[in-house]
Amino acid sequence: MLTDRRARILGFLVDEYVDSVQPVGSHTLTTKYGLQFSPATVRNEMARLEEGGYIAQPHTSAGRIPSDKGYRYYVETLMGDEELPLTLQQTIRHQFHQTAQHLEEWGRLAANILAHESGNLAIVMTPHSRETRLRSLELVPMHGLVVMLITVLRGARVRQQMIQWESPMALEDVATMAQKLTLLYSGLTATEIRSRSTTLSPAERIVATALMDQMIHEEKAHNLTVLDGLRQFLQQPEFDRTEQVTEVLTAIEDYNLPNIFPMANTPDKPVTIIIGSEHPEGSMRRCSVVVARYGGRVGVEGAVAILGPTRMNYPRSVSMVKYTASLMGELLDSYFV
Amino acid sequence: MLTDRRARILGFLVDEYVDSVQPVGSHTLTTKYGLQFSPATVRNEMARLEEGGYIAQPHTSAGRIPSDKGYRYYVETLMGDEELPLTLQQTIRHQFHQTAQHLEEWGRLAANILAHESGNLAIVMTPHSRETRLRSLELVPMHGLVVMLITVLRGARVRQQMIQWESPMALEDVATMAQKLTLLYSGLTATEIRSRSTTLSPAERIVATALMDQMIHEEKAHNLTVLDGLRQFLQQPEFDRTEQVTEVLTAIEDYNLPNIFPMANTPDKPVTIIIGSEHPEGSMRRCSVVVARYGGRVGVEGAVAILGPTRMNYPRSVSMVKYTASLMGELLDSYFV
DNA sequence: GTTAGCACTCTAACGAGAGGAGTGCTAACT
DNA sequence: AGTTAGCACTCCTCTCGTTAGAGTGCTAAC
Repeated sequence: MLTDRRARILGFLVDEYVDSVQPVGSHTLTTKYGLQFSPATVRNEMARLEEGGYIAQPHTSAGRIPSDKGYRYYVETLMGDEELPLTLQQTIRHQFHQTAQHLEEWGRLAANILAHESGNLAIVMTPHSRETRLRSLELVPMHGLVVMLITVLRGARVRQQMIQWESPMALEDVATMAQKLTLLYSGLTATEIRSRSTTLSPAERIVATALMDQMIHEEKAHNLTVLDGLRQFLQQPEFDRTEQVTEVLTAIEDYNLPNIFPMANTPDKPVTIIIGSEHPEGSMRRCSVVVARYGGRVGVEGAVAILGPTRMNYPRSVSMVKYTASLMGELLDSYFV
Repeated sequence: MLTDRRARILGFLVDEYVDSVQPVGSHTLTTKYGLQFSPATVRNEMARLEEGGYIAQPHTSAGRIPSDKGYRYYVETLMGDEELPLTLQQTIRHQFHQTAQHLEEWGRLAANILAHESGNLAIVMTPHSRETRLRSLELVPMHGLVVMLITVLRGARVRQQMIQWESPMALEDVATMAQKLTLLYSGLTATEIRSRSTTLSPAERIVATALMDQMIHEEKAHNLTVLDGLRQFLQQPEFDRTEQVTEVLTAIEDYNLPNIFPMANTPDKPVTIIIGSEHPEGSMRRCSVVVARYGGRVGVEGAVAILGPTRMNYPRSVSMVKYTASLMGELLDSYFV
């Protein structure tokens, strides 16, 4: 599609722009990257690249910056597969194994690592089952008529809820009720529980109702998303006007982050990249997202993503996201098989 | 301390500045607030106020803006106790009762309400016991040797954790072990559990170790803080330079938010206000915090706060924070007694 | 004690001009 | 044909001076 030389120039231009965040001129390109031809030749080639829409000029007397199409080409065919440095891999792996049991913290840890190592905004969607099935339930009496209902769902999700009896109950009765209902409903979804409306005592009915309520609530809930690195992200030079900051923040809020998720459903590619105007929302036009899913094998899945300006270090982001996702997948498998 | 007239002028000046975010001149003050004396008189008074450090002048030919000391005076002696509009009170109360059972969501709800109604950044510290005592534990077998340990602590905190047997165990044995350990350790703290090192089987020891680990982890953990309203907060006119945005964001991150908490331990006053340079951190000098604790009666406590520019609507913030805190206290009491 | 009048100060906004970076085009070179 | 030097051109950015306006402090009169 592009001649070899033109592609090389595009590649250098992206590299240089990512580095300097300044429009790149023909002179810089020849001297910094040791090209065998003169600036004039580069200018000719750049004119062609501009015709093709790969690069653009902020104004007449400025250098060129890559367009979204340019980044797309770069990402698709120019950029190599960068491996994360081994030491970094080990550090990350170590940190994960440290907190392996506390799986509520995985998300935070992953987001933290991604944010710090990429310098951008990290988004982690914590593991979420597609199906919401009961595993077991526990009833923990609190005081008076108040009882805590603990709902354990498939996929290691634990939810708590307060309910209230209508009249006092003996402790043993509460315990046996929990056992009975667990036996009755284990493995079922909310709708299945509803349809299996066996004759229940009034107290049991209270629990069952609360249980179904919780499960329906859970089904509607998206993955919980964890963000990290907002500060460094907003410090990026492209956000030096406040309007841009607010635009991006609105975008992040409105983006309804789980939307990124379905976008990453190209099963053949481990990592999906969405660049600037490729986003359905116009307010994201200055940003790119690099996202990878993890899990999925055991019905539990999530995604990790890096959100940065379109001018971001793609090779780096891809390798970070890919590695983190594979690591979380591993961990998930080892706990859920 | 201040003459009556001077105090009134200061009050109007604060009101006007909060409203317009522009330095306030003598002319504006006389016309907008219907003062009986002329701008010249106001200028004299303002000169005195400036001498006293209550107001300041950005530059010679500008109006005055309140200083932190001025705000302090305003907050302490000028500002009345504003009641939240009844309709708003009811809306909020209604929303809380809607999600009363899902107490994981209280924090998010409170933050959301505070942020939206105040236009600033809301900070909510979720309920946290000072003491970490076990209420009960549950063991839910997952697959193979993996078991989920659910730790239920006093104060309605539920934590989950994955542990692994060394050799297979029968389901009933797991259940009875949970009962036994609950009976043994219920009501104790981590250190008390350690000292009560009764002879345990190897499998029981695994559980006990994980349990103590979790509880110690929990003791060290701060309250979980929930933020909301960052976007609108950053849209405030005082943050139109990016450096200010990053300064504030750093401040928020570094502030180690639970630090606000101990500051609010003046038991006589329901609401604590920290204005600009009164913060121990210099990076917070542009911001004020209005904070109120809630709970505390049953050993579980938290705090809600509004963080805004020093020029914020204090009466409004105080009433918002006070009402939210009292509401959460009520709910807490009704569930924990 | 209050106020009108006035000179003074400082900022924000605007425009002109200089400097500079980078381009596209043309003509010459290999 | 592809490459390159030279050059005119464009447009941005920075600086400087000017102006208009807002608000003040001071003084003298009420």
